[in-house]
Amino acid sequence: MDQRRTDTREQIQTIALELFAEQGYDGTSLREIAERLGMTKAAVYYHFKTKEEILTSLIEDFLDQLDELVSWGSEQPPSRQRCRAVLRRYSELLSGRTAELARFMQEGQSAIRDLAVGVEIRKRFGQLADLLTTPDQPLSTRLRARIALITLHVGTFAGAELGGSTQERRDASLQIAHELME
Amino acid sequence: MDQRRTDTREQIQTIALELFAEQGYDGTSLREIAERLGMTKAAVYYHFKTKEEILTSLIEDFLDQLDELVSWGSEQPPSRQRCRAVLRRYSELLSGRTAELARFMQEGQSAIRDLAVGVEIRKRFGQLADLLTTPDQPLSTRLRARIALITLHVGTFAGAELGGSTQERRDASLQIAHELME
DNA sequence: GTCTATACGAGGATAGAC
DNA sequence: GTCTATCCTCGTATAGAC
Repeated sequence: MDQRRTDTREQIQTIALELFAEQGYDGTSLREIAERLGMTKAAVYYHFKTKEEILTSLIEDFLDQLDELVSWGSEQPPSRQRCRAVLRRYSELLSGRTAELARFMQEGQSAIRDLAVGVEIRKRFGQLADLLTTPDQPLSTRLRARIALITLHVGTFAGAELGGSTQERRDASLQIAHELME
Repeated sequence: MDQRRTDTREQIQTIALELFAEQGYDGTSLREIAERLGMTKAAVYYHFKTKEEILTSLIEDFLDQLDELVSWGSEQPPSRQRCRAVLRRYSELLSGRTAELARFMQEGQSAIRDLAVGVEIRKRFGQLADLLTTPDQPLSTRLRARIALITLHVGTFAGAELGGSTQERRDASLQIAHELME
């Protein structure tokens, strides 16, 4: 069974995400990643051409989930129901298996900014925001849509010092996001 | 007149802020900063002990302005007027001479996160949010205060693709921030 | 007091041996 | 598929010219 290749690749991704989330992308060295797995730097380079490719491979997972949500939303007729559903689903996406990744992306925007995958993320984020409104809305409404999405980020990642459980903060931010779009 | 020492120091700060904002903190090397000023790396090291000290010196400027706003707000009695005034003043602060710095800090959170000055920024941000509410408000209200502040960031920095002038976006985000606290 | 010259270890990256 | 040897650039540090 040739399962090793995939195993090693996935192990690298797992450790890398962990370290990126802890120390940031630039703050994490390839040697750290390699040593945690008992390999050398060069061994890591067999599985990924560059350090950036490790990051990109991680983000693509999140991108796929975003794509799914955007295309689901596009099939629904514009309505208040769709708006609420997209917000709820995005909130769930942020707290699912890509939670750690989403948190890291929030803090490490500058590391992602100039990557091809960063451009894609921003594009999807804009599409998602557009699903919250009907077309040709004024600036303030479109701004509101973006803030509603960011509200979900804040509730999930940045509110730890506010007390309450993670679930309570998530629910509260979803509620605020809904109100923003009413 | 011994004005040179200060001049050089300030020149380094100016160029550094420019490059940090363009390429991020980790993406900017000391050689780039030095070369733009026609100096060597080592010359920069005469004026700043470390690269981090350059960053810290820049952020302290922003921190001072935050301090001023927080202490002004603390002297006002809690009221809807104070809430509105703090939001408006923070909006003005973000678009003033520290605009570029504020933008960079937004994107480069991971570079600042573990610095002493980063802890201070977060502390002031929390104090500012607390000025928007009266004490002992429920979680959702305190969350709303933080989102109101972030709304001003979004309007100032992240809305370029929405069209409209910078001023229009700023005004719209201030309006949304006010509504969030009503 | 200000800067040049130079060196060190660690980082990402590559070529090629096994 | 894994690793050695090597390269360049990075932040940092120090010695010493002016």
